[in-house]
Amino acid sequence: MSWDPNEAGKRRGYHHGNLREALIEAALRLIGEKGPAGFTFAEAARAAGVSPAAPYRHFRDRDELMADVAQRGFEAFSKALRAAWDKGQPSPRSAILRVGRAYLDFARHDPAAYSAMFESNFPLGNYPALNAAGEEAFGVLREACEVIISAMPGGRRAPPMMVALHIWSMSHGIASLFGRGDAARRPLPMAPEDLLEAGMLVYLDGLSGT
Amino acid sequence: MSWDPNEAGKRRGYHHGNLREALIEAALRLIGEKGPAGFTFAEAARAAGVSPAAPYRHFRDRDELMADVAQRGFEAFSKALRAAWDKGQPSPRSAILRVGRAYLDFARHDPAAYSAMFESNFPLGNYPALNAAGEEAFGVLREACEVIISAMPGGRRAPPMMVALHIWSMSHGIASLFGRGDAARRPLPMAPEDLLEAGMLVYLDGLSGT
DNA sequence: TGTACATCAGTGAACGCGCGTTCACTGATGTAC
DNA sequence: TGTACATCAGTGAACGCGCGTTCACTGATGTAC
Repeated sequence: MSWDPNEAGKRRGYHHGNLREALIEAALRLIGEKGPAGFTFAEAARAAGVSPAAPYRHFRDRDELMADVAQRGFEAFSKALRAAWDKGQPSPRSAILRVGRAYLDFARHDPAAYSAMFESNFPLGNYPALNAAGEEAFGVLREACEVIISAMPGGRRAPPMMVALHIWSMSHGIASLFGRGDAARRPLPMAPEDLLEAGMLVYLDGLSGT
Repeated sequence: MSWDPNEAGKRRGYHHGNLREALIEAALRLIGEKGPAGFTFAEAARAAGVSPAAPYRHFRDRDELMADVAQRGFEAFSKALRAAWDKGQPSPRSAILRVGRAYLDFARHDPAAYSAMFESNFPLGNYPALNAAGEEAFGVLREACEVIISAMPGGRRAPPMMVALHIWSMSHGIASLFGRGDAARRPLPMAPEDLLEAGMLVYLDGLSGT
């Protein structure tokens, strides 16, 4: 008899073989469907086709699973931002705009990871690996800002950290308010990407001008 | 015998008298303590010292209570922003900076309302009054931006709507990432208010310059 | 001013449900010799 | 190559819990006359 009648054909032995990954995938799907609060440990187990006790072999509790999801999210996020930045080619200005688009892209296409990363209210101190992954993602942005600023005509230069925080904040603000696919999205008279690009352009003008 | 032994002295009859308000206050407190997902209908009833069935006299369900909280939040928010704007006195530029500070102030001092307003994933269409309250708050910002833009030296002017969206996004981004009192707050090498002010100044320079 | 009655705003018991977590267990896998 | 055994990764039943929701009910309040 097939172990799981719902998954006919896809036989599975007593051991799942890749339960950890399966739980993470299930969590992502559930968060994507119902928001960061809307998934339970038991539900993830069910989705992975496994008894409710099985997840405890891999995660101490729900939060630990959540943290893992968030951490992987940050890792993918870093990669996406770094690729978009592409070492500032062909120009830092065009590259940072690309980073902005990549930011919103990520939030739109992986809203589950995005909310795990930014909305799950972790005591970050308890999850050093997660914290580090978050720092690294921010690091990509900060490095980009360093390049941008040093490419600007002399005078007094803004601190890169501050500039990175501004860009991050605007991106995150747009992503949270308008950039998600869910029902709560507020309507907007333009594409979020265009809004962000325009905002970054004005901001960069302000940085270099005066 | 006193009705509620926990509230010795504060006698209460069979009727609560002001249960609706009490539930809203309880919800605010609970959301403030444990996040927007961390309060239940039953818990609010308990906090108000009332049987778990009582809230149904005032709200169809948890969401309706939540929506009420969010709506009141937006009303208070509008007021705060409008007061901060103060008709653009003494100058639109200084006034909009004040609005930014008021924005962060609100998020910090009423994190419960703030999360009900921005993080509770309502299908906004179902709550027209809430939606309207939200629009009005945004309206304050948009009007301010109109004044700011029309006070700028000629040339091609940016659309006020867009400018308002940028300012809102940056404010909301900073508030979500750094401006709350909870454990999940990311550390920041400066006060959120100063970060926002600096960002707005750069942005406004970019708007008027070039 | 008194009284009958309608309405309102609560009670408290009950229900079914899904969750988190534990426990002793067992099937599968890998490894030492 | 075969076998004994340790370890691993699951099972499934059980528990206590709090939640949302319903129900018939009842005490309090207000009002018409």
